[in-house]
Formats: sequence, C-alpha cells, structure tokens
Amino acid sequence: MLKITRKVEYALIALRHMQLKQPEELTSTKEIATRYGVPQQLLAKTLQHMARDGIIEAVQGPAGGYRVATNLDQISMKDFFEKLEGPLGMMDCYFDSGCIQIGACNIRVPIQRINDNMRNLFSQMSVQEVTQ
Amino acid sequence: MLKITRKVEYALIALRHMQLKQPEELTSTKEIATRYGVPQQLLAKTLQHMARDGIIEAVQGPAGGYRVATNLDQISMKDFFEKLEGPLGMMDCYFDSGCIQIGACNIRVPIQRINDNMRNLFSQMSVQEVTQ
DNA sequence: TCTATATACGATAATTTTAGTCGTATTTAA
DNA sequence: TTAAATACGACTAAAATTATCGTATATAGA
Repeated sequence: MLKITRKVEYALIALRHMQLKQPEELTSTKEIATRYGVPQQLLAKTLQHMARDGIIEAVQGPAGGYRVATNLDQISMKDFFEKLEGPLGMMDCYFDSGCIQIGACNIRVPIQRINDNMRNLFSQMSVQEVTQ
Repeated sequence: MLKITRKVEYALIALRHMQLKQPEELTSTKEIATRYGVPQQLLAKTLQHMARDGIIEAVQGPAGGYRVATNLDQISMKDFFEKLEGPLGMMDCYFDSGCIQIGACNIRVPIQRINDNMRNLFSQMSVQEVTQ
C-alpha cells in the first residue's frame, strides 16, 4: 500500500546519477543499468518517457545519451509522479466517477481530504530536493 | 501508485457508518455490506482484523455485531494503516534490508526523506478527523 | 435443547496491476 | 557501412491485491 513503482524509482536513480555530472555531460541507459543493477529495457522506457515529458533531453546515435533538461527546482514531485504514472490519487474515485457505489459511498469526502493533504505534500516538494 | 487498499477503504466505510450511531449500538457485517455494496466476506475479515487490534469491539451470536471500541481521536492514520497493512513505506527498503543493490543505491536517503514526510503527514492525522 | 444468525479464520482462487522482455525501427558518429 | 545509441509498441511473467470457499465457534431466542 502507498508504494511507488519501479518506474519512478528508476527515474529518480537516473536523475540523481546525472546530477552528479556536469550539466552538459551525457549518460547512456547502459551506464545507469550496469552501475545500479537495474533492468536496462525498463529503464530505457522510463528514460524515453522522461525525455518525451521534457524532464531530460535525449541525444541519439552512438556516444549519445541523456542529460537533465529542466531546472529540477521548478518541478514538484507531484508533477513528476503524474508525468510518469498519471493522476495521483489514493482512490480512483478522486478522478474517475466510474464507481457505481458513488451514491452510497460515505467516505468520498473524507478520502478526498486525505488525498488533498498528500497531493499538497508532494506539490511542495521539488524533484531537486529529493535528488540533490 | 500510492493507492490505499480495499481493506483500508472498507474499514473506513465501516468506521464512519458506526460513528453515525449511538456508541453502544451494534452493527453487523451484513448491514454494512448491503448498505454500501461491499463484498461481505472481505469486509468480515477486515472487521475481525480491526477487532483483534482493539479498534472495534465484537459481540458474537445472533443480534451480535461490532461497535467502536477506541477513541478514534487517539489513533493516527499512520497507526491505522500499519495495523491493517503493516509497515508504511513507499519502498520496502525503508524497513527491509533485503535489497541486494543496497550498496550501489543512490536514492536510499532521498527516498527515506520523502517517506518520513509521508509518515509524518499520516501521524498528525487522526482517524477521527477522517471519519467524523 | 435446537435452530438460526452472527463472528472467526485459514486456505485457495480469480483478478488486476506491476515488472520485465522481445522485436524492430530509427538515428548518427566514426 | 557499421556499430552503438535512442524509440516504441506488443507481449509475457511475476507479484500483489481482491474475492471466495469451507468450516468452526458463539449465543440469543423459540
């Protein structure tokens, strides 16, 4: 319960690794995969995902790789989570209204309150804070 | 990601339902299951679990049921989560040290920081606040 | 005492989500 | 031209979650 996914975990590992280098320096998927013992293909997809989202920048071809593209101070953990995993809610009904029981449900409002607290927590935390 | 389980969801529904009654009044599993369209057997196990933990009190036999046993003001959402689901960590390595990569891992400390924030959030939130 | 209705609980099955792999295409430096 | 890198959809495997089954125990009320 309340666990982060490997995708997010690998993304954070990669970002932290890249931040230890010079801003312009490139890092390949393979380098991170072997360094941290992480499955290369899954990591690759995660890095491609982050590149699409503009968090990192991709350079193709041999001697290519990735580098941090954004000021990680400007992106919150909430946005980071949502870019990688979609809407951040402890229950699906926070966004969906697909729940049939929604009329009978007696905890929708309370759960939203908890959820707001959690979203607020991660809104105030930058990726920089975590990976620095 | 970062979702609560049905067990916790059903537990909250049950607690909130019981709080709408007089303190001594009993509520059966069936009553809650039919009222909120929740699977009775799973709810039953959850209520039994809460009874073992002293959150609610069980009365056996026909016309039996459950009632709230604790002052829900005195129990935090963190403790509530942990009673029902075990240790509350966004990554297993927060508690376990089974991770082989633990030496190479570069985000253990950062993740612990996030985790501490989340545990702190739920430590300061009482069950009463949520279910009142 | 018998019966119906309730809790107690371990074992197992079904479902859903997450994690990981495969195959192929594209890019580009050397 | 080749080798090493990113790009990406489809598929498979594994794990976690959710739900059900079967049986035992308790007890109020007829």
